[in-house]
Parts: sequence; structure tokens; C-alpha cells
Amino acid sequence: MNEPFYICGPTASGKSSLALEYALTLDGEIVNADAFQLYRGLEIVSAAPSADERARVPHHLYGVLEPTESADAQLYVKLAKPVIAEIQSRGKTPIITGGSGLYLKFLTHGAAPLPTGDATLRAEMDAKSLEELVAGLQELDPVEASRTALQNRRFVSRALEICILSGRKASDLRDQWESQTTAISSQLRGIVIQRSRPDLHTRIALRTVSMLENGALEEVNALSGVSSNCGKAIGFREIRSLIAGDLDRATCEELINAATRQYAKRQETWFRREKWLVPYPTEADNFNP
RNA sequence: GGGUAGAUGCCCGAGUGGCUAAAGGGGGCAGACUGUAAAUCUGCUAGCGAAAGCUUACGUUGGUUCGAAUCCAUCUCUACCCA
Repeated sequence: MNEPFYICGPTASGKSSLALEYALTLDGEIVNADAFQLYRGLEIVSAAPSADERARVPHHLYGVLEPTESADAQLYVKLAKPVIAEIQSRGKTPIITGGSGLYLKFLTHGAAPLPTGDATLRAEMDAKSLEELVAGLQELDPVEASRTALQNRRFVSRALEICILSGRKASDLRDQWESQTTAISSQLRGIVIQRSRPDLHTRIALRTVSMLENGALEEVNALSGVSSNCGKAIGFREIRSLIAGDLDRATCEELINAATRQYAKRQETWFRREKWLVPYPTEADNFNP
């Protein structure tokens, strides 16, 4: 039947327009897999598809969360699953496109049976030193501690959080899930867009300029209360500083470019590990959407 | 024209005789990563080499010294000040 088709790749690689092409030829509908395009009121900064594009093919899961809400991978799957099923029930092909590797991974491979993060507990842990957190994890789950990058506060606190909330060992819970991943991969179909670094960097720079010229300042200005999660969007902070007069335009632009390039690099690293994704263009095809 | 300060690796910047291929930061490259992920974290970053090592490096040229990014002279450039 209409198995989903995945279009992945780094930011600014041309996923949205390629998704549109695929949707038109495969009789499909597009489903967002981008953590920040989920938010309403962040369309310009997150480079969400334009109204024109959205008018040509049905687009789902764009602008479905308030900026005050906090997205996470689990919530994303909860939102995406029914939408995908609904598209399939109408005989259409879901074209899932986006660059949020973790969100995609949850969608394709499922979530490990781990507890959801708890805001109160996180606040408590944030007040502690890294050493204290490491000591806590080593006590509750030495196996997990030995597998975790202990310099990475985020990883240590999540592991500790799992132990505390579940009353079990994070290492045990994680092992349960890891056993079935390879079987799932063989069933999936999708592509990852490849572009040379110079090409990608040029596209990023062009996009930043057009973003700033086409309403990004007004957009950021209009966002009042923003969840800490939503506020992490690349460009949000920088544009805030620009508006406040703490940054000049050129510096703001360069900071956004650098952060975007670094993000794109991390995305490439992530998708490289997803062996089921077929590189696109496959050979030396011309690729200039 | 006179004076003062300065010129360091892709960029910023520390270093004021040997422990300096040169701190630190940025950028770049590579990697990790199942509920904050546009996050968080790790490694590498003059050239050649698997390595030992060799070569080229702190504006220019020359000098002092066993030894110079560091001291002296010269020239070039930059900034500011006085004319």
C-alpha cells in the first residue's frame, strides 16, 4: 500500500521543493518532520514552506503548536502517526520531509520504553553540578554511566532522570529497544539529499539574507511568550539581539549563518548513520531544483 | 614633516631569550547522540609522513646570541596624536 516516503537532508538543501515534486508525481501529501516548523508564528525563521507551495499540495503538521508549547520527539510521533494513517486511508502517499533526525528516528523506529521528562525534576537537576549528577548516575546505574559521555550534562541528566522516574535502570530499558532496530530499517524507503559543502554554505547564506529581508524581524518581534524549547530556533536569539540594538545587521547575519552551517553539519553526520536512506542524487545527476 | 603604539597561524588574540609548531577563543573538519535534538557533547585543525622525524612559520631585511615570535638596527604598512 502507500508506504511513507522520507525526504531527509541538511537544512537549506532543498527538501521542501523536492518534496513538492515527489508529492505531485506520487500523488502524495507532505508531512512535516522539522522540529521548528511545527510552531505557529515561526514560519519565516524556520523556513517553512510558502503559502504558494502549500496551496499546490496538502501539507500537514506545519504551524500546529503554539510557540509557548514545548515540542519533543515523543509528542511529534503522537502528532504524526494519526496524520500519516489518515493520508494512507485516503489512498495517498505520505511524503515525510524534514531535517530533525531524532524526531524522524522516533517515527521510523519507535520510542524506547522510557519515561517522559519531568519539568520539576529537570529544574532540580539543573541546580546541581555536573559532578553531582555523574555521582548520582554512577550510584543508580553504573552500566549506563559507563556508556554515557559523562562530560555531556544533557546526557547524564537524562539518564539519571530515567532511573529516578522509572525506578529502574536506564541501561535495561534502553537495551530492550535496541534489539529490533535493524529489522525496521530494511522496510523503510527514503532519500537523503547530498550537496557539496560550498554549495550548501552558499544556499544557507542566501536564505539568511532573504529571511532577514522578508519579515524575520517582524516575526520575532511578534513572538511574546516563547517556550525555552521554541526559543532555541536558530536566528531567534540573534534577531532579538539585532532588534535590541546589541548586534549590527552584518554580525547578526554572520552568527545565523555560522549556527546554521554547524547545524547542517550535524544533520549530515546524523543521516550518514541512517543506512536505509538512499543518497540523492544517486549518481552524477543534475540536481538543481 | 615630528611623535607614540602596533604588525603573531584561516580570523581574533596571549606570549617579551630556551619547556613554542606557538595559550585561549572563533571559524572549519570529523565524530557521538532515543523524549530539551535548530539541543548537548567529544576529537582534530602549518606541510609531508604510519611513526620516528623532516621542512616551512610570529610584517621586511640584516645583526646580537650556543639558542630569537621574544633583544638591536633597517625598511614597509596600520592606528592615533602634534604640526
